Amino acid sequence: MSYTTVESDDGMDSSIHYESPGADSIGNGCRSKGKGNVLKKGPWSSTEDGILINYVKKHGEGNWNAVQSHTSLARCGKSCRLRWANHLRPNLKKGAFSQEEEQLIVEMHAQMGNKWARMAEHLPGRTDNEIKNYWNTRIKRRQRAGLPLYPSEIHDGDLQWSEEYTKSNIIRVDRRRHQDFLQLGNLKANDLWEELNFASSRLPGASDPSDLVACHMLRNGASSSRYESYMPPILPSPTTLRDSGYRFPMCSSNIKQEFQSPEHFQNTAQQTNPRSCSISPCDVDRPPYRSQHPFDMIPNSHTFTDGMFPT
DNA sequence: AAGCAGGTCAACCGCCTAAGG
DNA sequence: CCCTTAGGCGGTTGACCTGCT
Repeated sequence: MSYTTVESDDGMDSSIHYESPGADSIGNGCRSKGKGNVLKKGPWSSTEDGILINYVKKHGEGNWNAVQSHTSLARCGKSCRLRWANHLRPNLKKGAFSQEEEQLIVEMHAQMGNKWARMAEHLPGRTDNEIKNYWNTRIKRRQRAGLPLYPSEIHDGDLQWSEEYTKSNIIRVDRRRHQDFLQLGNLKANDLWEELNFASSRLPGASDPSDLVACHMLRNGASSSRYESYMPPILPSPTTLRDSGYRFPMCSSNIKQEFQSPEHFQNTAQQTNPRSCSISPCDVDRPPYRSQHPFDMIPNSHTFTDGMFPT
């Protein structure tokens, strides 16, 4: 689905507003070059697009703040960069994500968290903004449905991604990592065992990280605001990984394999019938335009009766 | 047909980092 | 070092679209 912004080539879109001259160095991070230009905001007109395209053809990408001084474009550098990167640069793919792309996004998100720009590097023609928008709408949908974010199907692939990702030294400790799941990721081995055990007892067949999360929520009270967003786990700290002895906590299949020791695990989780712990059937209403989405409906996924987590 | 709710998407905002002086 | 600047990134917002009642 697509729609076009109502705009006129003279740029006088009714929704467009202008920055005050004195506001160019505060607030939005855009700084004019002191020409007294009033920087325009809001949707871009085709005229502006043309100006920017011509500028890039002439001067190349980068030095975006110079666009103002070299052209009649009254846009800040950031706005130009964003417009170029997300809409004007060549080889951009438009339209719905293919199933392969969707699967790749899910897999990468399982590894990277909200690293949209990094994900975009692996999806030629797609922008971080597109991926982010896609993911956020997907999050909402799945949240409403009470479904886990990561289908079990992706877990095998995750490990490969993990290794590749680690090798390429992409992983960096991010101060803004999701605290909620960092907490889960930082569970000590014993705690993790406990969670697994608890999950096994409460959710026969619980075998993936979503189970763990749900289980953790059950134990700690899902009404906690910490879980309201139900964001996915990201890599725990290397120390935690080393200490706990597991390589990749979000890969359910590997959780079982990596935790080979305790016999009670064998007596519980591994005896269970995998993927058979539906508490209630979930009937997710999906928008027609994503009718083939491979992940929105997960057979035997663990959902609660009302589609939400218990409070 | 009108109103409403939810979905989609473009663009902005604020923060961060690296580079350069 | 410290400051300034440019660019990058993730989160958020708001306009518009679509489907349902």
